[in-house]
Amino acid sequence: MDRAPFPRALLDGATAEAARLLLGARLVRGSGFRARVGRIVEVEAYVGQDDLASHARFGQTKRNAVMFGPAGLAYVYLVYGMHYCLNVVTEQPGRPGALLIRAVEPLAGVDEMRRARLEWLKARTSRAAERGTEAERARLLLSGERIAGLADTSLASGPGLVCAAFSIGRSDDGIDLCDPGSDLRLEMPDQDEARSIQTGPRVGIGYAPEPWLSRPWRYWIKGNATVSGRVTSRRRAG
DNA sequence: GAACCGATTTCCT
DNA sequence: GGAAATCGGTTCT
Repeated sequence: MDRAPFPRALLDGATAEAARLLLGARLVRGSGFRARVGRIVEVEAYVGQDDLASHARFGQTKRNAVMFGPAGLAYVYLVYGMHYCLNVVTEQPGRPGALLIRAVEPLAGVDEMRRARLEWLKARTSRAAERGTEAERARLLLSGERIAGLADTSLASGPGLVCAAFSIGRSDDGIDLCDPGSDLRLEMPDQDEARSIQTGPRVGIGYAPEPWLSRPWRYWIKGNATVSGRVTSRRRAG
């Protein structure tokens, strides 16, 4: 049942090219009947220290160190104090590059993904309870009831949601996604799978100056219902 | 639909 | 100290 692992050789070159190759690939968590499998349908490219939207723009730091290493590793970071984001490292060692996984279409293990989304929410809820913010806690509990009714396509339709649905956190930073032995890993798509690709500007990088702000380094599979779209039209002016 | 907002904590220039 | 590669809910048009 396992597919071929995703070859590192498809990732260790130009990030723009790797982005097109990574679209359609499978993201897999775990194995057996509880394995979670999804199809990557949206990514964003961050490449080089001169890319002023990239975490690498200030050079190598403790947080972004994985970006400077070999391709195929996972770069996981926390953003806005609560959401994790998964990136696949690209380029040759020494040259920082990564593809942010923005959306995944669930293919198997959908119930596990729902459970993971709920777990993530519960963790937030208990934290809110500790701090005594009762209103926040009640609101989160209500959100939990909604997860059961979510469409499959909404389970991992955003970078933070991908990590919630696949239980990705700090401990996954630096793991090898090309190693078939990894609990979190990449696999090849079906060979005959159609991949019509569209591009556009990256999301959530309003702090970046031109030309980086407008570079069409966001890639998605055309017409896919899982692609995250909401955020595109509401970014700050710049 | 679009625009605004709060939550929360890590990171760094 | 301030901002951050987000999300989900609310409040408008």
